[in-house]
Amino acid sequence: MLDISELSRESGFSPSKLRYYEEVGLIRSVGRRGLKRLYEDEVKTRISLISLAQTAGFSLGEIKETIGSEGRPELDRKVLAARADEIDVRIKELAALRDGLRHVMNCTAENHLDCPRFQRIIRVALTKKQVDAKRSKVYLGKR
Amino acid sequence: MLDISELSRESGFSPSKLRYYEEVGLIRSVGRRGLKRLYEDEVKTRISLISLAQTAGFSLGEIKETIGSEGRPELDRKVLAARADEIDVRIKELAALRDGLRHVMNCTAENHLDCPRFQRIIRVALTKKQVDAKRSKVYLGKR
DNA sequence: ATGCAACTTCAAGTCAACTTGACGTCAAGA
DNA sequence: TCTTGACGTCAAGTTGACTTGAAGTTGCAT
Repeated sequence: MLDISELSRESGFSPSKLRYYEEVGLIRSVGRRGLKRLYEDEVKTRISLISLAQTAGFSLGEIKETIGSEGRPELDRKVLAARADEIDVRIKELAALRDGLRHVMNCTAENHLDCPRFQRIIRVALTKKQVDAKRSKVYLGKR
Repeated sequence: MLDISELSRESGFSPSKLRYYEEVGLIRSVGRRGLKRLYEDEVKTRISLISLAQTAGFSLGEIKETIGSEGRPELDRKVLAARADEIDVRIKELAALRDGLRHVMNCTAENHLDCPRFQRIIRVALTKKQVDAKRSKVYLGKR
């Protein structure tokens, strides 16, 4: 059992952030000592997971949908599989971006955006997205 | 030469977003036809790059620092190298998260957060971050 | 028993990244 | 020529993810 400052220290999350996550249902405290929240150790893993999912570009809402908001996460295999696939796509995009940057570092072309090798690297990463964008009539790309 | 609606259609970015990016100096128009902006074809590659960098988790400010705001991007090899390294780290985190999700899908443990295999996967991804968090006295992890 | 640092709630503030709205302008087709 | 619709500017609004501040409460060391 941890109080909020211990959890904060061990997780690197500010107390206000922890309270906020609890408010939106991403974590929960299991009781109070007086007014003060008490957290189970388990919540640390949960916080790590949230942190990781955020760097993967998921919103708190998506994270909640994926790992559940209750004590025991109810997991929907389909959702998990879909998230894993999304991450795979993102990894490919990131790899392309990284390769593009590394290429530009060593490329002697005057204007790097004109370098065909660079453009190819970028284009490959975006192929799927472009297709999606075209498919939605105009630019209805909501975000 | 493209006007804003053509660029919008081809890039999947809303006109307001394009104007906003121009305002903050991420892209530029090369002139006007009447009042209307005209863009060079080159800007499409630039937009793709911006889009990619955003999914990699970089802010518009960081992107501007990295690829430059002027017509010809002035690139600092050190910055580029640093970004590429950051992306490598992020890719590792994402891979761990994906593996974690895929494991949970097939894991029969009652509570998945308690599954040691899952915890190990998550922990590995966060090792560096944790260390950083501890190093900064309290949770001064600004974000 | 008392003091006080560390907690609590709740409302409001902040920041990035855009979007929306009001209102004005222009170019091109009927 | 005149209308119309796609553009323009500028200020204000929105959303997500928190942080900050004010004002109150409480466990615990003295």
